Amino acid sequence: MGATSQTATADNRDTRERILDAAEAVFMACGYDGASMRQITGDAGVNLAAGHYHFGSKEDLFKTVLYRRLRLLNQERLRVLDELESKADGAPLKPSQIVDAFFGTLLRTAIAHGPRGRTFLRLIGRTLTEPSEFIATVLSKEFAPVLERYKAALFRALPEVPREEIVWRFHFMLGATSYAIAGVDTLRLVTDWQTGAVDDDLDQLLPRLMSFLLGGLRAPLPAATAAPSTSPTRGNGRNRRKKP
Amino acid sequence: MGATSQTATADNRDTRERILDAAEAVFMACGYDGASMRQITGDAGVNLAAGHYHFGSKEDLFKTVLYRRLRLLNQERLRVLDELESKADGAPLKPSQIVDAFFGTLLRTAIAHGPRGRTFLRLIGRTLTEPSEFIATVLSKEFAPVLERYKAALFRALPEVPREEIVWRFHFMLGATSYAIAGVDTLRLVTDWQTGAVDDDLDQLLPRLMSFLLGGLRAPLPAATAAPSTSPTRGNGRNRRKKP
DNA sequence: GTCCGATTTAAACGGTCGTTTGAATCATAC
DNA sequence: GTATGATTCAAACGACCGTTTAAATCGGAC
Repeated sequence: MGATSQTATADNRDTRERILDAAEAVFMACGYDGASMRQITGDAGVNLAAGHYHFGSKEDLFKTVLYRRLRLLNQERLRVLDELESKADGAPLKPSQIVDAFFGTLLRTAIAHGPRGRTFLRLIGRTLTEPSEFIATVLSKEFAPVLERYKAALFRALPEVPREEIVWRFHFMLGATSYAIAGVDTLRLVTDWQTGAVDDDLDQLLPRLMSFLLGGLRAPLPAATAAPSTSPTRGNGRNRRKKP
Repeated sequence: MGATSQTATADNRDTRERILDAAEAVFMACGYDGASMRQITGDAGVNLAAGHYHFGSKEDLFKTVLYRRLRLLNQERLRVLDELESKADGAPLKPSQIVDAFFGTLLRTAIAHGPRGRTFLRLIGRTLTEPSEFIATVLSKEFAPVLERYKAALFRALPEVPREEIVWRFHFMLGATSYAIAGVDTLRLVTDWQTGAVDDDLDQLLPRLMSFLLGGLRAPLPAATAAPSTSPTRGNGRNRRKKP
């Protein structure tokens, strides 16, 4: 089993990163199942077996691709939130600060990483809708602490809004963002989506997205639904279905 | 080549629909590439070759799965919009009417079709982020006329908002909706997403989603972006306050 | 009954997949 | 120089894929 060594050739890290970069692009374009190790290693200009030598399996390669940037992104997200809360000195943050710390950091980080950052952005958006088991595990492990922190911050920022509602709206915000990134090209084919040029999408996207997200987050609460309140045990005897 | 015949056995439609139902579920769970004809026909309880006999190829089967419900959905969307505009008698519609006609019809139709409607809902949400070529063609052909009609309706409903901005926000709304449906289970694994039980998600989703979408759609415009280059519309400089 | 087109079935085809193997190559330490 | 361990390489393995074939089966029309 390939263990990373200290006496690595200068070409070693190059090969690893070339594979990671190629995998990032191919996974984004074809999805996890649609991508093949042969295409990835071919695009990277390395031998087919090099992929398995450095990463063990296709699954682990995909995990590494996700982790490589996701870890930095979420660390930065936590750092920004820490800084905001430190400055606020105990007072609740403004919702706009929280939303910008989460989604703004996502887009700014991607922009800072150049075209590959954009590729990764779209890969995340795509991946979040693939309910494969091992992918869910990766995302869970990497996202759970961040989401918990941000959820808590939103709860304190909007004490008058039912927590259930905040969770839903966080969900909607995630969807609008992921989809805005992942689905741009798809929908551009659907209609003459008369937005600006492709290249300055990301620059123009952030302010537009922030306005939309904040508008949705602060929208008036929906009229009373069927459920009376945020009662914890609503499903009395109903089953929940599981997949085999 | 298999052409539909007039002297079809009673079992004929059963086989076809059993395959379609199974394909719908498998495509949703595994994605297009991850699904296999063997699993689909196995789940349907029919022979492997029956899938190719009735649908020709995996690609055409997928198209048929999409078309089967999408066509009805978009016809209904157009019908509802026609009815609204007819009643309005030339006056612009309210944004809430348009949003409800598009997204509310989506969710209500899905609910009306039972558990399979929910499966299809999630399949659409997933499919929209798969930029495969032939999928984009399918979606384009089926969505383009509907999107054009609704875009035009929104332009008339919000004459003071730059059209480019409306298009972007329509995009965001689509994302929030698709993702809210497709990604529910994924994100449920990420954190203890303390929403209600799974089964009454759809019932509770509609009012919450509508509030969020309308809040985002009517949010104050973002401050002037860096480059107002491709903005032939009015009021490029300053943001405007929304109307409540 | 026979006939015939529609449907189902079992079996196979060629191809691609992820993965493994074992030898060749390279860089370095001695 | 040789020895050593990390890396690359060509080639193969078995499994699964979408698709096709040709025979078997079915259901009415006559």
